Amino acid sequence: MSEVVFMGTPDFASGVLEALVHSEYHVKAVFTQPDRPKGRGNSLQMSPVKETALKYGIDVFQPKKIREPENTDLLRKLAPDFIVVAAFGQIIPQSILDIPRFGCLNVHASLLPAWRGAAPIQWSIISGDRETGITIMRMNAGLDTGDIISKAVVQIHPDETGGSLFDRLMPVGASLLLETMKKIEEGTASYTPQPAESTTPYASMLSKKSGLIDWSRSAGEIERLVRGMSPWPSAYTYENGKMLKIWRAEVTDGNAQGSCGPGTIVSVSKKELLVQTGSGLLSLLEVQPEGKKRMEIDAYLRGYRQAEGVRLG
RNA sequence: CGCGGGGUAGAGCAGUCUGGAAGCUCGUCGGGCUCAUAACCCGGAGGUCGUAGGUUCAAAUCCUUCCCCCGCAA
Repeated sequence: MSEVVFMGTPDFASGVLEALVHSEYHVKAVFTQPDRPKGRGNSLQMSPVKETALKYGIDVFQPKKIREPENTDLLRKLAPDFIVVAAFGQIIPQSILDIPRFGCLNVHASLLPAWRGAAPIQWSIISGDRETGITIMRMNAGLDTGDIISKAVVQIHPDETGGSLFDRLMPVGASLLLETMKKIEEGTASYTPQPAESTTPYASMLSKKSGLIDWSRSAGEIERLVRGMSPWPSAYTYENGKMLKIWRAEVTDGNAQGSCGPGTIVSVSKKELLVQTGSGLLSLLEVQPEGKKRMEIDAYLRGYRQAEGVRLG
């Protein structure tokens, strides 16, 4: 039975770990990011991967920097056959990549070489891709540039959100990983080098600020941003100085009469609120005022009277 | 003790500062108008004002306890 060391941090990685635990492989140890103060009150919170590891009684290591030599020594002692990395959040040095005899595998949530980087799921939605998927690759020193061993394609639905796509990709990644590991052990895996250049921009890490809506963009672009950023970090704008998150929106044909700048509320009825964008109208469907819960637009319009002509942003 | 918003009818809100009959916009139920309607008109039901104490002649409103929801920052 091959032994595996797992490295990862968020929910996506936790799902992959869960699958490994229930497979024929033995997870010998888990590496994850240190506990960080999080949430209201600033209490220390462990990563989803750590929680899963503890649930199954697996040893957990939380080095601040994986590149410290002591970690290489530790991994040499663990002597795993595989190291599996999924959204770990730290660059792994060559000295560690060299350790496992079957190599260091990475589960990446895009069809490489598209969307190298930290947030491939969200960026594929934001950019309007029709399909994405999972790539298993043998890691090298570059960032998501290793040889491709296997891929699985997943269609992106018209109403796909970051969260829903994430939920669908996780099991695909888990099963593709297990299949691929088997092939590697049997010696039937093939390794395809990636082209040097990616086909897309770098899928940079998202922050809260990534969700700020630029109303001068087209209605379609904004609608995709809203979906891609849901449920995190969420798309938002400002209404009268207060944050207004937008959870769902819909592109509506046409533009406002006359000259309304982007971000202007051009039409308000009992159940509809239309905003002028750089190109086209956007109908807000579900929003969340600062300090409140998310609510359907008709509920929002009941309590928060909105006037036409108000400018968002 | 990181900063802040909030818990009032099924929904979303106002009222709280300046204590003195529980309100608005919807929904719902019944009736009317209409060729018709998600439109309009009339009427009704539905709230221990998050919890537990305190102050007061009187508390949604002032003081204290606890519970819950949410945003920011990390």
